[in-house]
Amino acid sequence: MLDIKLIRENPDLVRQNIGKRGDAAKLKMLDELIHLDKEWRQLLTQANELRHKRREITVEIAELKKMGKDVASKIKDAKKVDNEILTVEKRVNEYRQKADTILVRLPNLLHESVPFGKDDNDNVEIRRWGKPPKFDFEPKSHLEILENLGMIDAESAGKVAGSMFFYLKGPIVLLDFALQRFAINHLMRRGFQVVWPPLMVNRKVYEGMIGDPSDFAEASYKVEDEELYLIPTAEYPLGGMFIDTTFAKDDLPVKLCGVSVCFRREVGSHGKFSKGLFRMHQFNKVELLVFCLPEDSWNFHEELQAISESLYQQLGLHYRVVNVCTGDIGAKAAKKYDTEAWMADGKFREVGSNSNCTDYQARSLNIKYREKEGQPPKGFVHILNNTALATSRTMIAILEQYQQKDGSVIIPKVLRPYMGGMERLEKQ
RNA sequence: GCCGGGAUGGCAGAGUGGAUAAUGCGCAGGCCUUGAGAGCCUGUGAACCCUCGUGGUUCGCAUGGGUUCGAAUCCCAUUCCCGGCGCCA
Repeated sequence: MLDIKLIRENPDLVRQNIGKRGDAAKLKMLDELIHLDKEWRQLLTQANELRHKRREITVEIAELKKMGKDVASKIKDAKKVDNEILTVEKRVNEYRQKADTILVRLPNLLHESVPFGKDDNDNVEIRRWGKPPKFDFEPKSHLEILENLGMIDAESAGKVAGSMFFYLKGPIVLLDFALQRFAINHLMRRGFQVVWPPLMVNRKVYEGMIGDPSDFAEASYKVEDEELYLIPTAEYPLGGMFIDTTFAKDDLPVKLCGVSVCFRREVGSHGKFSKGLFRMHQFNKVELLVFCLPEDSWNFHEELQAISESLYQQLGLHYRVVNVCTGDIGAKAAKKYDTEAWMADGKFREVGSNSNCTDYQARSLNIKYREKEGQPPKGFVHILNNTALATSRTMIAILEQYQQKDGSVIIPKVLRPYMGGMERLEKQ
């Protein structure tokens, strides 16, 4: 969430920044928040004054009792004030609650380098790597390729769990694990600690990580009878790992590489591109999370991007990077790069995204740092997250870019050591 | 799941029904010193208010309720940690 103090002291700056997102409702919410917060402060002052009065009476009672005098009338006074306090405090809480509900729904402040735009059409391409493969035949979609290889079974999965679930069979499963292992190896060399996190998180973590709840409100599966949610990304449990933590400055940055299955309901995704492995209810992902000092986060954002791209380059995949525009960027990000891989229909599609969420999540999760041992916390850390490698979408790119006329698929060289030297996916 | 013990500031740790959360360590500033250290002095949780000051008020002892004129202290529930038992891949 945003800093309420910043909103109080600098409402115009916040209003102007949120305005860039082109969401009139949010601006209205901001104005309402400012109003509610002001009311809250007035009521709080009123409540504090009443409590002060109440304390004075208590002290008087203690003194009278010591002298052995009658306190009945004073107790009556106290009760009267108690009632007033109750009334005022009820309103204090109401206003605070209303204000907080809005506060958590306001998006993060955008970095000045985020391009202005309405939707993903306005995202700005900032670079392109590699070349599209040349085929002397009509290239197929990954779904066709996998079907022809006998490595996917959507029909049975439909019967067993529903649409957007799949059985993957044979060497494609090895390819999935090879991608994970390849990414982990690379990232460990870059100083990331590999983490296998809980696949469920509680409500506190979920809400702290999510940013605007309306963004993801329907995104996650809830476990029945428990306040637990299946994670849509390892980002959640990795962030929650340090809830209510104050880091020593010297312990930063903390660089984590989470490996997990991710679960997504994808309720709002009708009409969006959702063929085959592109949109699934469960998939594997290697995710990076960095906790760092505020002054370092923009450097890390570029570093994370370079790491992602290095992985795709080693895999020999043609891709481009876009700077996600103000209308398409999520609530919690101050800036976001999407990496999009070339696919057989000639389009670039998102395979990963890299966000600097600055202090937005850290404030909700109460993750701070201190300059020196013994000192109080200096401020909130910055948190960044980056898809190092989502295996499902990366596999789409591999299948579609490396497909051969005979229906087989060449396995990128860097993955072969993790697949027992296998060079091709072939019909068995 | 059962039984027992516990949770107090950056840390350690006292307080077990009556104002200000003792004390120590750490940290910050000052005095002293050529400098550092030692020593001494002052400060060191959060929020809000105003006339913005060496100003005022409230909250804060895991969380949420309750008892009481008054709760860190008593009662209930919950969470987490430690130990023991049970169950288990």
